[in-house]
Amino acid sequence: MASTASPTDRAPRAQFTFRPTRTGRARLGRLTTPHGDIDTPQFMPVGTQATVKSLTPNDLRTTGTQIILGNTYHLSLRPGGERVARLGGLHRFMAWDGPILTDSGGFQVFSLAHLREVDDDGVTFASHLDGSPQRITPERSMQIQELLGSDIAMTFDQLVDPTLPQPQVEAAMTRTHRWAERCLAAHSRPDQALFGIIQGGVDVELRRRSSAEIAALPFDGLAVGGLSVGESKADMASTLDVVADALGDDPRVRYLMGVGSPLDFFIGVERGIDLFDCVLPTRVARNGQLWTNEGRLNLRNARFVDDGAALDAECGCETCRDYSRAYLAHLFRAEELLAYRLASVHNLTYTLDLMRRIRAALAEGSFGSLRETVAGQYERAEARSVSRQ
RNA sequence: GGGUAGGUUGAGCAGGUGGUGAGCUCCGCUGACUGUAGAUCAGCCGUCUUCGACUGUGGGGGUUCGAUUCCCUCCCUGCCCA
Repeated sequence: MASTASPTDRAPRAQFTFRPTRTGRARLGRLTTPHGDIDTPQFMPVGTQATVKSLTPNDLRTTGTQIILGNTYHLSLRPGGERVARLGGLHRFMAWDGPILTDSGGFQVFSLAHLREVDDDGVTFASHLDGSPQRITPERSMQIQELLGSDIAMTFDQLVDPTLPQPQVEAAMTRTHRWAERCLAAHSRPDQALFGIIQGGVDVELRRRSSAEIAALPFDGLAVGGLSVGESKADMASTLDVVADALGDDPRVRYLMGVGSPLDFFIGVERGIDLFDCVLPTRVARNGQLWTNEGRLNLRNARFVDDGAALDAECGCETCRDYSRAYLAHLFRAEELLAYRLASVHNLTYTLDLMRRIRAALAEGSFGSLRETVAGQYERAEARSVSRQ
């Protein structure tokens, strides 16, 4: 049943084993890294600046976090890759001894579009901190990620708005492929895995080509990038179908970058995705939106100020165990720092628990029923929201 | 009792010495957020029939074509003097 990964011959780094399920293309698996194992499907909280905002590593453990994500661009600007290396690497620096995946800085090519210039060799950013010019190339991205010492490094890629004209999407894809080869050539750390990134917007033919070209290279894992950046859910789903078709029975771990919301996980999992990361659960938590078994709740809404109930009766996290909705509503209104921590603890616990429920459902063959249950919760919440207006 | 400075939409203010005051910051209400330049951002925040219109500058009266502005009077608040 278990099939092994890594067509490379280097490697006591990430090893992936999985078994198919009776649910579409969904897989149940385990990813082994130097800092621990990861059950898949799995969600990775985002800790861009060597911290998952407002949470300690101990908090992360209590939420069930198995692996976190850090960012090459941010950490290279501050405190600097070389400094982190001198201080013992990213795990030791931030006191998180579990697995870490680092993004390459590729997303900042997209999100900081007005602060950078792209050429075939790399990207020049105006630092968002002080405006100073910062050059990132595939080679430099690999160097920084090796200095950080993450368990999994990502290739440096270029993602673009998928609604751009096809030639521009294709140009970025082609560049991403060249850069992927350069990342492979430059990458040298034997205890660090390297994942390639598939691009191509929402164009069927480009996604097919990108999937084939990236899969042909000896990466330890395959990522799908450039989605959830404004395209419709239908486009995201159909693009994932195209990628899944193109990858066929490739045994490597599959990572859908930057996704997502509770319902997005179902879209990805049933199309063979093993790993997800997203800022959403932690960002929206800081902005007062909590994900629960009653759907999305905005704790800043007036209706919660007298609500003495637990946030989510079905959740066992510290926030739901010890505090009321009214207290959380108060903390948000008062802009007390504890609000951000308690909300983040809950949303991550919820998200990681949802992934656990998804794995259990895949094992039991009840994925469809879980999906309907969760979809119903979020639709009911939306309906409530609408009816109040 | 005398003097003086004030009274502007929930709060705090700006403005305005005869013609156009709904402007700001809080508070409040709602929404957004997808590989984090985000504990952020956006909209609303007098009333209504809301792409528009109406009302509103402590109360009352006066002068004037027209008053938030000038005059009279009353009320309220702060400060000073007695």
